[in-house]
Amino acid sequence: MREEPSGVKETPEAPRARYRRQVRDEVQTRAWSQIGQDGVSALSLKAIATQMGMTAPALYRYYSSRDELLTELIVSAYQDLAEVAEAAAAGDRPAFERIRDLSAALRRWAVAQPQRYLLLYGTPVPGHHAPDTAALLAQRIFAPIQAGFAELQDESADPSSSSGEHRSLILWTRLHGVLSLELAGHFVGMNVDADLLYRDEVASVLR
Amino acid sequence: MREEPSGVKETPEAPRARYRRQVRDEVQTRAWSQIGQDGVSALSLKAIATQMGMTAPALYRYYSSRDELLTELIVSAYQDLAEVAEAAAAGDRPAFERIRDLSAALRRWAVAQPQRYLLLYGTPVPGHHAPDTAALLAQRIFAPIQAGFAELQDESADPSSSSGEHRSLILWTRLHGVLSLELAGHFVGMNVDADLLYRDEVASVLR
DNA sequence: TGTACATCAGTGAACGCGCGTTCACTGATGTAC
DNA sequence: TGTACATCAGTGAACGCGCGTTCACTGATGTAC
Repeated sequence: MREEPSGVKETPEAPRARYRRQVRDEVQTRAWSQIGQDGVSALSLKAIATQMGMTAPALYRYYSSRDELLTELIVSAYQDLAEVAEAAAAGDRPAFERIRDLSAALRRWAVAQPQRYLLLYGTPVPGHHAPDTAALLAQRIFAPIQAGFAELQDESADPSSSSGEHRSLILWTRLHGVLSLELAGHFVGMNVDADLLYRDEVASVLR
Repeated sequence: MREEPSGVKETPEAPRARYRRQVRDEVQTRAWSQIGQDGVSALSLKAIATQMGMTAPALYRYYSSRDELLTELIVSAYQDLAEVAEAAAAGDRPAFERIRDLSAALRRWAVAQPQRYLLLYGTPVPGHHAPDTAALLAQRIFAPIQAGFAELQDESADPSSSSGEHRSLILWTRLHGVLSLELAGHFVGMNVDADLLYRDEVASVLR
C-alpha cells in the first residue's frame, strides 16, 4: 500500500474507487426518489438497476442485499441531519439563539426532503432493525438541544421551571408534532400556516 | 322488498346478510393484524383468504379490490375514533374537562392499536387516496376540541390569549407529537414517561 | 307442502407481474515483474 | 516498455416467491308459486 504524502492537494482518488463511489451515489439518489414516490416498500434493487441501465445482479457488487441499502439510507440520513443540526447550533452565542436556529434548520431539512424525515421519524419500517450507529447519531442530533437547555437552566435563577432534560424533550415532541402532520399532508385545506405554527412552538418552549 | 314492522325487537338479520357480515369482520380483523405485524404494504387479500381457509377469488365477493379493503379500514378507523372522541367529550361539563377526557381517550385508543392510529396519522400510504368521508370524519374528531376551546374563549375575559382555533390546533399537534414518537418506538431507552408527558402537554394548552 | 328456479358463495386454473437472490461466465481494467 | 497475471464490474439465465385479478364452473341456500 503506497501512501501519498499528504500535502495541500488531497490524495487523488483511485479511478476504480471513484467509480464505485459514483455508482453508490447514484443508487442512493434513485433510492430516495423511489421512497419519495412510492414509499419504503417500493425500494427495489432490481428497479434501480434497470433505471441505471444495468442488470440487477450487478448491484450486488455494491450492496449485499436490499436491506443493506436501506440501512445505509437511514444511517446516511441521520448523519446528514446530525451535521446540519450541529452546524446550525454552532458558535459562541446565546443558548436560545442556538436552539432557535437548530429548530429552523431541522424544519428546512425535513421540508426539503420529506421522505428522509419520515423514514427516520415516521411510521417505523416493519422488519427492519436499524444498527446501533443510528441510535448514536439520533443522540448526536439531540445533544445540542440538551446542551442549550442545560445552559439556560444555569442562567435562570428560577428553580420552579422544569428541568433542561424535560424541556428539550418537550421541544422535540412539539416540533415533531407540527412537522410530521405537515409532511403527512394533514394540514391541507385547513388554512394552517405551518411555518408560523412551527415557530410559535419553538418560542413556546424557549419562553 | 318486505319491511318488518320495527318494534322493540330489532329486525332479525337475514342469515345470508349475517354471514356476510361475519366474513367481512374476520377479514378486517386479520387485515389489522397484518398491518400491525408487517405494515400496510403487507396487506394482502390472498394471504387473508389463505388464513381464513378460503381461496383468494372468494374474497372478491366481498371486496372488489385490495384498495377497497384498505379504504374500508381507514374509514372504519376514523369512524371508530370519532365515536370514541365524541363519547369522551360528551356531557354538560366544564370545557376543560371535556378536552382533557377526549385527549385521554385518544391516547388510550391509539395505544391499544397503534397500527390504526399510524394508518390515519402516520406516514401516508403512497398511491392511496382516502375518500371524502374520511376527511369529514377527521373533522368530526376535531370538532369537540374546537367546541371546547371556543367555550373557554367565551368564558375568559382575557383578550390577549390566542384564539380557540389556534389553541385547538396546538393541542392537536402537541398530542400527536408525543403519541406518534411513542408509537414509533422513539422513546425506548430514553427513560421517558410517555403517559406523564402526554398529560403535561394536555395541561400546557389548557393553562 | 312440494317443486322449479334464481341467487350467490366459493373453487380451481390461469394470467402476468415484479421481487430478491444465486451462479457461472466474460471482458475490461489495473498491477507486478 | 512490454508482457503475464490478478482483480473485479457487469451479464444472462435461472430459481422460487407472493401478489392482484379474471374466468368459467359447481353446489348449496333461499324464494316464488
